[in-house]
Amino acid sequence: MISLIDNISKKMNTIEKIYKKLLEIYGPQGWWPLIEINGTNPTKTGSINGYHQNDYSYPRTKNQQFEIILGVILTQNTSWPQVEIALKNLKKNSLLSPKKITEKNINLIKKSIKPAGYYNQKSERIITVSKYFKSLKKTPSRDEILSIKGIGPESADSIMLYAFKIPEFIIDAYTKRIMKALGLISENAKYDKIKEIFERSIKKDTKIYQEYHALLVEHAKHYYKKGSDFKKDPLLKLLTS
DNA sequence: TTCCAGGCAATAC
DNA sequence: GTATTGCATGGA
Repeated sequence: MISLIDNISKKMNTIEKIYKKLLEIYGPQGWWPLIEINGTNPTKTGSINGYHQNDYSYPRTKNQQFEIILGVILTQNTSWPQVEIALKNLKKNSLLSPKKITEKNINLIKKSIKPAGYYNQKSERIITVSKYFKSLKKTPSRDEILSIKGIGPESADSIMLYAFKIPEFIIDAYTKRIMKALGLISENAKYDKIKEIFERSIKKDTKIYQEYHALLVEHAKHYYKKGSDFKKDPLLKLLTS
């Protein structure tokens, strides 16, 4: 006898299956972390506070929205703990608002964000984005922010999804690595192609997109660090069973 | 010491 | 159009 559960699981596509499994393993992630929120999950590596599991109401203020945008730029090819230090420095120097950051000396910005690396490039990018954000009247389109120098596809999608709550699926290095290991994409699959696979497979929903991306990052930190053995990934068994 | 991290733009072919 | 390179810090 085929149970209802079996039927559902057979109909469920691979991308949905992975999402359910990851959520089951790790639970809700509470992204995007904000330094202003009191800590709810002290176990998260590198995080002092700011995660908000099961609460999708953030950002609640313009400054939180701005902080997310700066975090997106600062985390380009950089680990989150370093970004957190940079954000705290910016806050300490009263630079966590678009108005203030465009008024202050670039050297103070560079000094603040130095722990996050690439500080010459990132300071320019932060100033450019701050000027743009300061004069922003309504939610921008993806293409609009993608045209800003220093904002590529991943940063654009991250800003849309976490700062503006628009459902754009984010593809990052971890996501690519996982998808390749599972045999779901080819070696040279391009950003837009991978994004399409996810967006075609799951409900177009901001909360799900936010959660799924965060779960993929968390999962990758367990099984997909460079040089580690992908074959230990429990998702491999999930897909072959 | 060497390698890597929640990319991106410029340049080379 | 696709591949390579520079950007930079701090942790593993």
